[in-house]
Order: sequence, then structure tokens, then C-alpha cells
Amino acid sequence: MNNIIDILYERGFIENTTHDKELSRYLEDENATCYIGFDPTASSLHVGSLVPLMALAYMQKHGYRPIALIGGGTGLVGDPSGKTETRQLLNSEIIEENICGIKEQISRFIDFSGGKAILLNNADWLSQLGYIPFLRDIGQHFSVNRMIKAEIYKMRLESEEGLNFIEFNYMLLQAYDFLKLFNSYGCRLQLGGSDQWGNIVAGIDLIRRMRHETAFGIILPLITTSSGEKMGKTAKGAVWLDSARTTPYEFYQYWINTDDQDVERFMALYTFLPMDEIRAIGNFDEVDLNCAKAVLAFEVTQLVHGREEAIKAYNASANVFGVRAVSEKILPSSNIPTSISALDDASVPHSYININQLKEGIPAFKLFHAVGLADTSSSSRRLIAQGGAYLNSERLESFDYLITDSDVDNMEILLRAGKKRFHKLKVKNND
RNA sequence: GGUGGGGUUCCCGAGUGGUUAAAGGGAACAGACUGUAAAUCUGUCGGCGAAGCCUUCGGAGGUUCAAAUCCUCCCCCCACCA
Repeated sequence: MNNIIDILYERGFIENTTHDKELSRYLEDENATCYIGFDPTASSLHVGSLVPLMALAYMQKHGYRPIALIGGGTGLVGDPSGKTETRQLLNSEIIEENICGIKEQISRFIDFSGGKAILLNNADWLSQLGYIPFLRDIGQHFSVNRMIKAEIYKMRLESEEGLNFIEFNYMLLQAYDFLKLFNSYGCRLQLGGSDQWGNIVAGIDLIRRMRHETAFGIILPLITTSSGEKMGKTAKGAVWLDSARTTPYEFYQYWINTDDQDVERFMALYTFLPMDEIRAIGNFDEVDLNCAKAVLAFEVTQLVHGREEAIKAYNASANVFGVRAVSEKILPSSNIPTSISALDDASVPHSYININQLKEGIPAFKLFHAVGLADTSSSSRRLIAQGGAYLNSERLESFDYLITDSDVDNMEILLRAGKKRFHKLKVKNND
């Protein structure tokens, strides 16, 4: 199976495509070009962008030339697709900053060296558009009657929120992008999330009307967890690819907590491991399944943060949760280390404390709050009162228990909130 | 521009003078059960060294012993009409 479409289907990347037959023919040409747009709404991408990134990476692996298009221009407008409310408009300085961060993240998935891929910013052409020429040349090809029937607009038109004019224009701009990439790079294929369906089709139509040529679209699925949550959303917000926003340890933990039912599916989408190995997951018992989760977490962390950080997170996880050795027969193509150093706790959340501070003693609820295991001292009290706080693996009985130097074990104090949130206090001697 | 309807604690959404830190649901957090899974049950769910006090119902003023609730002005959103 080396047809890219089949591979993408097999791994779960395709929800829908336009005119399959012609698309397959187009992709028989190894020099074919495809593109995906990324919104510079933040200085980092998050887990939700992983599917497009992986799809693009697979395209490149199979020899096609991918274009990563950063929406520096469209970002100034704000895509209403899939949004129930108006997105806040960003100013150009912020967008510039965001673009820098995003570029770097994309280049961990896509190799831009030697013209093997192209990175573009649509601000380069959109910001210079003249309104009247644009209306005449592009606007004339769009029927408002048709546009308002598009699901993305219909939803907003029927909602309380409404839709403003700038958002209504978004479709034309994205269609124009596609036309532009067709003209300049011969790009005939756009991939995008299901919320992009209308925008992609608009681009295809525009290319047909203006150039009398065929272009294609592949719709990527919106990945949800088996409990129906949008991928990458946690109570604390998005799971980011930027280590300053989501540490590699937290990132690793996010993946290791994957629901049983999602492991196989996610492995196919978010790793490059071969499918025959991934299919075996379906027959795993609970122990092996948990190992598979470790492999998933390791592989994705490695992709996003590099091997070194992935190993650190893996070891840190073993350090606080206990060693979970992955046998070689599980996902053998993974380069997850077979030996675990539980001594390596570098990535476990930690902070330092001076021994003198401990001599005076610190009430437990204050310490849990200070260390970030509780948001407020009230919630810290609550946590302890409910029996959810642990000091060196012993449950704390009272919220004002005085933590002192006598609680130091091997130059550190291990604090735990609930079952999964750890913090190590490392004791310093000197003052 | 006109008319009508709205803005409540993380979200949805009750509440129309005191008994209201504000029903109910969701999310979240903790406990039990477990496999760092899911499901289920129970508890918690504004802040404060916890006594009591302080802050919250779009914003600013006002009436009142007492205001999310009444009055005035302002801001924002929605629908219909133009």
C-alpha cells in the first residue's frame, strides 16, 4: 500500500475528499503540491493542530511538496468557521510574534531544507490587496445566496451571536489564497479540518471559474476523545506544543492518560509507527495497553519536544508513578528506551527550598498553595480536609500540619495532590 | 434610526427588596473502586491563618435599615422594522 490516499485513509486522516478519482490521478504525480493553513491566533500551536501537521508530514514523507501557509493576513480578519462567537481581532504586532513561534513548531514536523517544503504567510499578498480590484476580480465569482447556505454561516446566522461583515469575507480570502498558491506553485490540493469544508470548496470553485482548472480538497476529521471531548482540551485549557506553556512532562502525562479506546486510533494519527504493529493494540491486555500508552506518550513527546525531553519525561513518570517497563514485543518500531532510570526525576515538577525555612516549619496548606498544587489557600485547605493531600506518600490528616526539616527524606520532600499531581521540594543546605 | 428582548459566580441557566455566596445542570477537584483508563457512587466547588470578615450578579451613580432584585445615566449583544 503506497498510495498516499490509502495510507491517509488507513491511519484515520481522511473524513472526506472532493472528486476522488481525479484526486488520485493528481497524486500519481510525485511533484504534486498540497497546502494546509495555520492560524496565528496564538504564539504556539496546540494538540489540535497535530492532525494537520502529521497529515502534511505524511505527504512530505511520500515525496510530495507541502506548503504550510500561515494566515498572517487572514488572522487579521478572523475565521468564523466552527466558532460560535466572534473571534477577537488581533493586531499585526501580536500576529507577527505568533508567526515566529508557529514557524518553529511546524519545522519540527516538516523539512523545509532545499525547497522540499515551502512556508508562506498570506499577509504577503493579502495585506496589499486593493479593495475595489478585489471586489471586481474575486467578489464577482461569489454568490451571496450560496454563501449564506454554507453550514458555517448558516450556523452563525441562526445563532444569537450573529455574523459580522468582516467574518463573512473570510471565505473569499481563503479562496483567494488557494487561487494564489495554484497560480504561483501549481498547488491543487488543500487539506483542512471539517470546519474548513466551505472555505476549501470556495477555493476550488474560484480556481475553476477563473482558471478553468480542477483543484482538490481533503477534509481531515475533527478528533475527539471517546468521551466526546475535543482533542487537546483540558480543564486548564489547551495542551500546547510550546514547552513554556505546557511542559514536556505535562505533555507526556496528557498522552499517557489517553482513554483505552483511543490508544489505537491516536497511535495511527500521531505517530509514524507502522500500522501492522498498531493494529496489535486491539488484542492487548490491560498491562500491555498501559505500556502502549507509554509508547504513545513517548513518541508524541519525542516528535514535539525531541528525544532528550521525551526520555526525561518518561523517566520522571517512572520516578513518581513507578517503573513501567515496555517489553520489546510491544510496538517494536518505537525507539522508546527499554531501560528506565527512575532516579532521573528532572522533569517532575519541582522547586527548591532552603533548609532554614523548614526549621521554622510551614503549615501544610500554605506549602501546597505555594507550590502550585492548589490554586488558593482555601482550595488547599479543602484538598487536605478531603484527604487528597499526601506528604512523602502519607496522607495528611490536618490542613495546618507543620511541615518541618524532619519531613525531609533524602534531601527532598514529595508532595502529592490527588492521585496524579506531584511536586518535589528539593532542599538546599546553604543560605 | 425605531420597537422589543437580553448581559448572573468557569460554562449553561434560575432568581425580581431581606431567610441569597445566590436553585438546578455541566465542567472541575477530592474520596471509594481501579490499571496514571472508562463507568459508577459520595463529598467539595468566591476569597481570607477560617472566628468572623471581605468581594461577586455589564459599568457608574441613587433610593432603602437592607439591593442581583427598585430608580437614573452609560456600555455591549440579539430580534424585528427601516
